[in-house]
Amino acid sequence: MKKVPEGTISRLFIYLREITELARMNIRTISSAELGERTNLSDAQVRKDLGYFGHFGVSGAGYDTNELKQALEKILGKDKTWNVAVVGVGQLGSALISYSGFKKHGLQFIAALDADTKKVGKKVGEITIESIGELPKVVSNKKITIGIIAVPAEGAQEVAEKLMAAGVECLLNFAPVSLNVPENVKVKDVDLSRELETLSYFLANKK
Amino acid sequence: MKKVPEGTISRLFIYLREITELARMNIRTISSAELGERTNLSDAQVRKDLGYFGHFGVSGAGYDTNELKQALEKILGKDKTWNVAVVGVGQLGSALISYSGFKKHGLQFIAALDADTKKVGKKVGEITIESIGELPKVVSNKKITIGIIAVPAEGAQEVAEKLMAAGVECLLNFAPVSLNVPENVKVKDVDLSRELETLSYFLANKK
DNA sequence: GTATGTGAACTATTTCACAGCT
DNA sequence: AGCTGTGAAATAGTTCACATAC
Repeated sequence: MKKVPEGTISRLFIYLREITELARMNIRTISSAELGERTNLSDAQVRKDLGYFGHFGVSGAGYDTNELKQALEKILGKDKTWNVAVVGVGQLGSALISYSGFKKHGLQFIAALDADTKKVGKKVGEITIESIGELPKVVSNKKITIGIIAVPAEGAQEVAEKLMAAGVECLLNFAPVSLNVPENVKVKDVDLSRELETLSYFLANKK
Repeated sequence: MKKVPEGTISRLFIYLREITELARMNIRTISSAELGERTNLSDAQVRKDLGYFGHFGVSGAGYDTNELKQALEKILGKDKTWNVAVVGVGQLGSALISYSGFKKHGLQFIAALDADTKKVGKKVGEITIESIGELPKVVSNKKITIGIIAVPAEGAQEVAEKLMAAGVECLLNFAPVSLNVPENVKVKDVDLSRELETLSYFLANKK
């Protein structure tokens, strides 16, 4: 079994989104070419990505939407749910907690922590904000497996270490710093400023 | 002049962040190895990235932090400012507008638009929300060059088309859909659900 | 006939390694 | 002696193209 590129995983979610829509519309089968068309990807890319995980298609006919949907959900862990804690309940942290887009994806935001004692005890949506000192207890009691870091850059590494010490092995980091983490911990960086700045580079350097 | 990889641009912003910090701390020079250490990148990567844009280092000594800072700012268009409009003022749109991280980066959020007439006229931070019908006028009057799409998936393509018709060539897309755009338009996708879901794949598949 | 699955070819990106500058 | 800048080697990822299956 060869290594699956990171991009493949990301694209599988795109395929799943599209396939789910197709299944909902009662479209029974789809070819890699059509699926690629709808997702702005090549037919070869679609087949190669799926090929990492098995043989889901039928030669001459394409893919059965319902079968592929189920297969992808299985592969991507959609049959499970994960408990998420957000650390740092500022503008961004609050927005993430309230953002409805996550709820349908098996990701449950069940804890929010902040260092600011003025915020502790207040509610964001359904969740009561807890003190960051409670982190170890919260992580173990609420069986948190994913931590979202939404604190300023200066505090990010420390928060990451607290989360890891408490046993969290998956981090989504919104702080604009490179976190130092051991091999077994998976970090995804989302640097919104950098995304925007990349566009400003494009503007500054076009033609 | 050869093509510069996308990743290089993104990393230049990381180097700039670090170099700015170093300059602030009155550290005068730094080697590619040290800079790599601080950013979790290899020394070769640092040199190769910088090498796309010129010769900034001194053999045997490394890079002068102030010189490199200025050079990077120039390359990355930090000497210019760009006007940004946010379309869709929900949780996410509001958070982006209020998020202070952007202000210092030459990116000015100066317009917010929404289709919901109940929101029109209300304020988010300093900005008054305008109707999406006003988009062409707003883009030209306020010289908008970057559009942020923070509407639900169903409306994203339409919003993109309105922005492009008004002359906007840079889009930051938060909607979970693949936008169809012509060659001359630059789109950056930020799919927060997908980032989180990728972590759930990791959890579901780790040993 | 049509569309998959997959090695082989190609392209992009990263790492190596060292000649050459200070 | 120390560290850059950069071709060359290695690795990763995408596209091609076709034998094979239905």
